[in-house]
Amino acid sequence: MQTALNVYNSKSRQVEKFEPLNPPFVGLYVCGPTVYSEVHIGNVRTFSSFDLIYRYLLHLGYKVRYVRNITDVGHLLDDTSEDRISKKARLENIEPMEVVQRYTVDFHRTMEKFNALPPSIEPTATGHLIEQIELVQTILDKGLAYESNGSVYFDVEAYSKNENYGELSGRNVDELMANTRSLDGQSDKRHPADFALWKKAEPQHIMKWDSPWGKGFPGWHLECSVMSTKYLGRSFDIHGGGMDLKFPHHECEIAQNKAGFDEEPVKYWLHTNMLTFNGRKMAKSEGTGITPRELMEGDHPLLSQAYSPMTIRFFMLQAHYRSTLDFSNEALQAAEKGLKRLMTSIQDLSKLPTSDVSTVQIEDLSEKLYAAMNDDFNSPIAIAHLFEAVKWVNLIKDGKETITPNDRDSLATLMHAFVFDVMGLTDETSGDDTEKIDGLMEFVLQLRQEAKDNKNYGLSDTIRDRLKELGFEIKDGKEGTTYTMH
RNA sequence: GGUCUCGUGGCCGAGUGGCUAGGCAGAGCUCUGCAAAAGCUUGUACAGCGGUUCGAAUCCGCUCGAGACCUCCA
Repeated sequence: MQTALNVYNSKSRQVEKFEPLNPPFVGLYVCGPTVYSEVHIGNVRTFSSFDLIYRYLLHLGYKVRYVRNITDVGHLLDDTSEDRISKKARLENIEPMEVVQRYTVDFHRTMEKFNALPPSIEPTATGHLIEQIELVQTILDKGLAYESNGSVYFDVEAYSKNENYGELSGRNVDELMANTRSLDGQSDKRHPADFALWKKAEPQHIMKWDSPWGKGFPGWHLECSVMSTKYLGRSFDIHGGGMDLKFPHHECEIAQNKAGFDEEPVKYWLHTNMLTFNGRKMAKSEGTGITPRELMEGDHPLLSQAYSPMTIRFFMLQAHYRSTLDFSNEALQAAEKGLKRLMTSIQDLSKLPTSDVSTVQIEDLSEKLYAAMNDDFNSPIAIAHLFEAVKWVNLIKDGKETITPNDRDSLATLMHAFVFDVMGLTDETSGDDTEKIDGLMEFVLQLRQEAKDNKNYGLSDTIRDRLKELGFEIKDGKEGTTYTMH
């Protein structure tokens, strides 16, 4: 490796050299979805970003344990005391676990389409209630939480005597504490800044469990503290999630961990940025965000066509994970064409003519690619360099540059590693029958060549047109005719 | 109102105190039976106004504009 990996740590707000706590092992925890509705494309971006990060860490040779939770309880709605999953279950008159199952499966299917690697462990909140209750008790025992009317709240004021609540999100505790905005009515909390560790369940509440404080359910932040600790240890390398989770979710997690386990839980905090659509924010509330399904089916008033998962993934990779990214029909079309060019070039690699000398510098390219990815996973720069390689391939094809057999192999290895392994792109045009189709096409193209040689252009054009209708595009080049599949 | 991020050429989107991002679209040329593809060349870009500097799109300040979060029993 020419350069070392550097990552931007949201907590220090600086780029830092990445040094795992226990190399070659890396612990990576990412906040997963709350499974109460179809994922929207913003969620997909977050998980695709972490997929890139996961893949690159693997590519560098790290032994990564990637934990991504499924939130299936405890995430309350804005304006009511109702759990998101409970509400959905009540509305559709089904079991909460049916809601969870339906949208978990949907989530998995969707991420699979986007070629995201599954995490090493995918724990659920409901599967870790005992551990959560234990942590609540521990924090209570330390005097950093209090019971109130069947619920347990984290005591931010007490915690702040020795710790800095707000260190992650840059918030000032005094200001938070001073915020005495009226809580429209009764609150069991001593202080507005306090947050729930355990919530008392009302009699009609469907999802509830026994606890030392009566029937209830865990607070939303608790599961991540518990599950990250259980599977990655009290202190681990990377914790990630969407920007919107920074506060309060991640801030609360840190506080819970420090209160319960007396250790700094996370070395590097990574946050991915949001998605906008036509310059306007993608509404997270139900129904207003655009879903992967709508994109893949082109089923949206603002889309002129369907876009394949790889086009969408490639489009996302062309922006840095910490920048907001604007979705638009036009931008997606551009990505589709760019991706096609990239894939065509990779198909051409193996057929490239070789010679005694190389006029292209594979080593240079390799260094640039690693440098880009080592700079906080800068995929857009890496892609820009990949297009340099595309240009080379085309020039070599035209005989304007040359390459040795060894260099050709190196280039192929490099391109495959970055495009397929690291970026996680797949060639959607090639299937298992590629070889058979290759032979078939060779034969058909030979017949067409004979027609051309006999100046029977009517026939040769008919062949070309028909093939195009079938999804095979013909290109007459100097060195003969080639084709691409769509 | 508070905290933070951002404002780059037709669109998307990188980046750095002085040197080409890249993709797509547009124009011209080469190749070609035609087409497609590919290659080459090309465009007024860095919100506005000041300041620092030999030099700033890149640093500082202000203005305008956009976005995220602000514990509301998340």
